[in-house]
Amino acid sequence: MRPFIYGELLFMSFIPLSEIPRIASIFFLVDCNNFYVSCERVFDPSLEGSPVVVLSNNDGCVVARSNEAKALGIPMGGPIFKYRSLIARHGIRVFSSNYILYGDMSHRVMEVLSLFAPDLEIYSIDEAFLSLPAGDPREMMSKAREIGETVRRWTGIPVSIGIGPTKTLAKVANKIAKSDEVYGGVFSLGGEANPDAYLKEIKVGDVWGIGRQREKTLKRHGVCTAYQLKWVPDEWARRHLSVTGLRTVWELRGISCIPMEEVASSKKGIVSSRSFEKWVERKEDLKEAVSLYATRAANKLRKAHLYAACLQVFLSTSPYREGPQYANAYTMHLPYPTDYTPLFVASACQGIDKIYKSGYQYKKAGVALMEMSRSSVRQGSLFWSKGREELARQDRLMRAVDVVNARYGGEMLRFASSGLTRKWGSFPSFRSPRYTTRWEELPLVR
DNA sequence: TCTGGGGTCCTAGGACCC
DNA sequence: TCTGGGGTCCTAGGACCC
Repeated sequence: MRPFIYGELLFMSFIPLSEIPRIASIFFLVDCNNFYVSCERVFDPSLEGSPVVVLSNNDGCVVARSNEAKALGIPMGGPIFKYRSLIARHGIRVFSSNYILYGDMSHRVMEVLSLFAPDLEIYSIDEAFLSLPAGDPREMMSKAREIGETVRRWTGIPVSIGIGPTKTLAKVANKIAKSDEVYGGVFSLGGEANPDAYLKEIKVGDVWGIGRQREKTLKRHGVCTAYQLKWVPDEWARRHLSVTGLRTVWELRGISCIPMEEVASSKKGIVSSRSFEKWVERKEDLKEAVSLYATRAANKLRKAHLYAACLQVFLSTSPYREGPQYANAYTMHLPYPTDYTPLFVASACQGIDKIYKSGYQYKKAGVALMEMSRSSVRQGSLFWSKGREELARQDRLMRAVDVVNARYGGEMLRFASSGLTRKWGSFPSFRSPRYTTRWEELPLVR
């Protein structure tokens, strides 16, 4: 059993604050600066100092911006077509997402971080929490600087580091570290400095765990800063923000309620979906699309050595357009937990039959796999009639497909139901080379 | 014309059971 | 007019994150 975190203990037994033992460990939040842009810059130094943006999967919206692009007023998540003229005027460099490159660079950064702290939680592709034994505040700061410099030197990626007695305060500290170059990329709310002066400057919507809806609720009640949120009554927080919001409040007070999660929890679901370039009306076309998405989801599933026992297919029209809207989803339980692509493809198509309505212009569809189990253990069922040999045959077929695709790239072997033209994939127009994972795309030095 | 994709967690309400 | 209470499980929807 893992040890209790003080906050959890408090939730359970209502120990008075004064009796909490001193906190013995401290959190570092290491966050890569403008991560996707930084990855592009590692391999193309000419991008240094100029405005750069990276686009989402379909080249639809902006998902990463260099500081120069931020200064020009390009917002996170903004649809790129709105900024065409700004881009042309300022010579902003535009890239499609290159997730293979970013994933590999992320892995390198995490490897370096793991050398500094055995307790490492990879929180997202560009962020990690480190838990270190609390010590002299100045030593903590110099430790953080050492971490930052090492990551930069060994991977080329610049990072900012926030230090705090709770994850939420480490997040706030990180925000402050990024806000001004005078901090040199490191800021601590964990030392002897009184954090309240800083919390008064942080907008409540910028606190980790406070999104748009909760921000609105809080503002309605006059709570506008992190400092004000810190002191709302517990009972009020519980009622208006639910238990997760109450945890955030306690974390701002310096009581750690959100523990480290060091073992990556096994996936609970796998989703594959895309918006279409143009809207789609025919049922057959939707089936082609979801066949491809089912295939991709199954590939991810096998890579993670998992089976799924449940499949959901969904479709929707575009909420941004005028006209009749329709969205629906259909969930099916599979006869047995499996990673066998043809079963997913067939189920996804059946799902489309169930929810398709003619007369709508569909903009998006997808497939989700759920109820996962490890593929090393296959649970039997009274009701499936497939014999051992049939399951073994399916396994062999999938392994063969995976081997061919690994060797010859991407989707060399596909299922005919997903169509022979690649019209449902994404067509990244401005993708950089996969510098670190493809021999043909290695960077050249002249 | 063109607006991402992939996740997690919590809650309320209904079905069902004894 | 009378018409239990308490528990679990499942699902849909909403909120949050990067």
